[in-house]
Amino acid sequence: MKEIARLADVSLGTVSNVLSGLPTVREPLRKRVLEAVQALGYQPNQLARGLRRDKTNIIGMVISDVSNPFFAAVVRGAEDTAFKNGYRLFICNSDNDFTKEQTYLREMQTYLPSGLIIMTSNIKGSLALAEEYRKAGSAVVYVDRLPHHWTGDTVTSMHEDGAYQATKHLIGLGHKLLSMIGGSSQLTNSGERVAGFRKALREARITLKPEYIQEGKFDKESGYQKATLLLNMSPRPTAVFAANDLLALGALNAIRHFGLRCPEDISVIGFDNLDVAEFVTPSLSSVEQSVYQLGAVAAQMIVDRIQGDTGPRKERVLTTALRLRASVAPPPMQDAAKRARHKPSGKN
Amino acid sequence: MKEIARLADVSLGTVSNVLSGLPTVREPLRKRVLEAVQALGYQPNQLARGLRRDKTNIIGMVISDVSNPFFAAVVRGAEDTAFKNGYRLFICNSDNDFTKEQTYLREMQTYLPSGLIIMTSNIKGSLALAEEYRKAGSAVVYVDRLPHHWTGDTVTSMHEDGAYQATKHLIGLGHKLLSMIGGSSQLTNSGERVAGFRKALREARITLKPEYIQEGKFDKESGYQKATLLLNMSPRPTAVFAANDLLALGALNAIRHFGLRCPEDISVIGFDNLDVAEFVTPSLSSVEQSVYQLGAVAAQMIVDRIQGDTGPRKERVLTTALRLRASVAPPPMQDAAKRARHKPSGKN
DNA sequence: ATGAAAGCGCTAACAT
DNA sequence: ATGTTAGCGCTTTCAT
Repeated sequence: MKEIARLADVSLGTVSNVLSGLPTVREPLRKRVLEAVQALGYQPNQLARGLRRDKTNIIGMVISDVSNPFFAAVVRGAEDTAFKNGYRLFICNSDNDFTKEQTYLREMQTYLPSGLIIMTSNIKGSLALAEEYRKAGSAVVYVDRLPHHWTGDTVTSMHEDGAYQATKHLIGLGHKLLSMIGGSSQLTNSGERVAGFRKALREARITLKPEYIQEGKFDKESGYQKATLLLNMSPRPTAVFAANDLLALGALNAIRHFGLRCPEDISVIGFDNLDVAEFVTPSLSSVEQSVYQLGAVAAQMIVDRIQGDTGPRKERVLTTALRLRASVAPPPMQDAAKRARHKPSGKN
Repeated sequence: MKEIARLADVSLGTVSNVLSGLPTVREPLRKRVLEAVQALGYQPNQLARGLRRDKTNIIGMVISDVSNPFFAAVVRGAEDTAFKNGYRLFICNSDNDFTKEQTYLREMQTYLPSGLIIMTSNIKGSLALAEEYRKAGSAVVYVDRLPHHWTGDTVTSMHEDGAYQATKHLIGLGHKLLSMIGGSSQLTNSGERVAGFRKALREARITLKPEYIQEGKFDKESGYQKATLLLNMSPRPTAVFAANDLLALGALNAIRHFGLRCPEDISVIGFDNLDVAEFVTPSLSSVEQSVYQLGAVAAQMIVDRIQGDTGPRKERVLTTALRLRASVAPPPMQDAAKRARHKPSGKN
C-alpha cells in the first residue's frame, strides 16, 4: 500500500480512502491510485485490515462433520451466499466433541469474524460462547438444532411436522406396530422429530412400548445397531421411521442382514432426503428438507445483520415434504394375521 | 494481554515470552502469568499475532466442492492432521471456476497462511499463484491432480495402475467391447486413468474406436449423458469403466433408463470407492483410493515443512485396490454371438 | 480534498 | 531474566 502511495504520488490515507470507496477522493487522484493498484496487483492484507477494523470478512461456521452429506449441503448453501456478498466461510468440524467445538469457537473469535453460523453438537455448551460473539459484535445464527435459551436468530426445518406426516403415511398404509430410531435426544431437531412421530401415533390411538423408540447417534452404525435391536423385538415392528437418512441406511443394512425384505416385511422412512436416498435399494422414502436453503438463509441473515439490520429476532422455519419411494409398503399380511390371533383385543 | 501484564505485574514482553513458550522466563513469574491467563480466559488475537509473525496457523485448502463426497473425505483427512498440530483449515470451494479459484487464492494469501493444499481445477491457472505462495514462505502441496510444471511436493494415487487393474479384470471376464467415461481431460488424474485403461487394452490387443472413450465432467449428470451416448452406439459396449464413482452412478442410471440390466447386459466399474458404492443397486465395483489419507498425508507434509523440513521434493503416491461388487459380470452370451456373426473378422 | 499520524494486539530485537 | 519499544499493514481521526 505504501508502494501504491508512492507510485500514484499520494498519501497513504488517500489510497485507503480510494480502496474503501469513500467518495471524497477526486477523479484524477482516484484514477492514479486505481492504476497503481492494477499495476502492482495489490491485494489488501486482511490481517491488518481486520485488526484495524476490528472485524474481518470471515463468517465462522461450526458443524459436526463435512463428510456427512447433510452438513456438506448446508455448508454449500452458506458458502455460496456468503461468497457472493464478499464473505468467506471458515469451517469448523466439531466431531460432536465438546472440547473441540470449544477450542474452535474460542480461537476463531480472535480472528474477529463478522458472523457465526452454528449447528452445534452441544446444546448447552455453545450458548455462552455464542453470546460472547454477539457481545463482540458478530452476527450469530443457530441452524437446524437450537440451544434452549437462545434468543437470537435461527433457521430450522419443520422437524415435527415432517415426522408427523411420515408417520401418518405409515399408519395410513395399515402399520400398527411402528418403531423409530432417533438421533441424540439432546438435539432439538431429533427431539422434534420424535415428537412428530408420537403425535401421529397419539392421533391414531396407537400405544407403543418405550423400547420401540430407540435413540441413536445420527450415523449409519447407530442405525444398524438400533435397527438390529428393533428387529429382535417381539412382536417385530413392521415399520421403522429413522430420524435421518444415515440412520435409515444403517437400518436397511440391518434388515438385509436379518434376511428380511424392505418393504415387503418392513417399511422404512428416513429424514433429510439426501442424494443417496434415490440410489439405495430399495430407494429410500424420506422427509425432504431444504438443506441447501438452510445454509443459504442463515448466511443471508448474517449478511443482513452485518449490513445494519437491527430488526427483532428472526426465526425462519423451512418446510419439509414427504418423498415416497420404494422403501414403503403396507404391512405384511401374515404378520397382521398372526398378531390378530395372538392379541385379539390388544391396542397395538 | 495488557491486562495480563498488569494482573501478573510483569511487562508485556514477558507475557509474550511465556505464551510463546520461551524458556527464559523464571518459574515464579511464569506461574503468575499463566494464572492471569487462566483468570482472564485470555486467547491470543490471531490477527495481531499473524500480522506480526508474518504467518498464521491457517492452512488454505482449495477444492472444487465439499458437497462432493470425494473432496469431503480428503478435507477430513487434512483437517484431522492439521488440527492435531495446531493448524486450521480454510476451505475454498472453487466450483471448477477459474475466477473463483483465483479470487480465493489471491485473497487468502493476505491471511498469511502457513500452508496451502491445492486440488486445483485449473492445471495451468493455479501454478503461478502457488509459486507466489511458496515465495511468500507458505508450504504448498498439490493433491490428486497436478499442474504439469509443478516442482514442489505432491500427493497422488496410482491412477494409472488402478485403472489398468480394473480394465484388465473386465477383459479377463471376456469383455472385448469396452468403453470408458473419463473426467476432464485437463485433469492429470483423469488422464492417467484413461492411460491405464488404454494400456490394458493394448496388452490384450483390443482396439477401440475413439468414441468409446468419452470425456465427461466428474459428476453424475455427465455420467448419465455420456453413458447414454455409449449405449446408443453400435455395437453397444458390454462394459463401462468410469473415471470416478459419480460418473459410474450416472451411468447406472442411464443403463436403467435404457431398460438394460447391470451387470447382465453391461458391467460397470467406478473409481474412488465412495461409501455410496456399496449402497447402490447393483452395488458398484470400484477402484479404491485412500481418500482420507490423501488429505492426511498432504497436511502432514505441510506440517513437516513448516517445522523446518527442507529436504528435497516429495512425491507420495498412494496405492489403489480394486473392490469388486455386483456391478461386474462376464459379457452377455447372445451379444457376443451377434457380434461374431456381424463382424466375423473384426478386431473389436 | 488531501496529508499526517495514532494505534489495533502482538512479537522480537534490543536495552537494562 | 525482565522491561522497553519499534513496527507488522491498515483505517481513521484530525489538521491542513
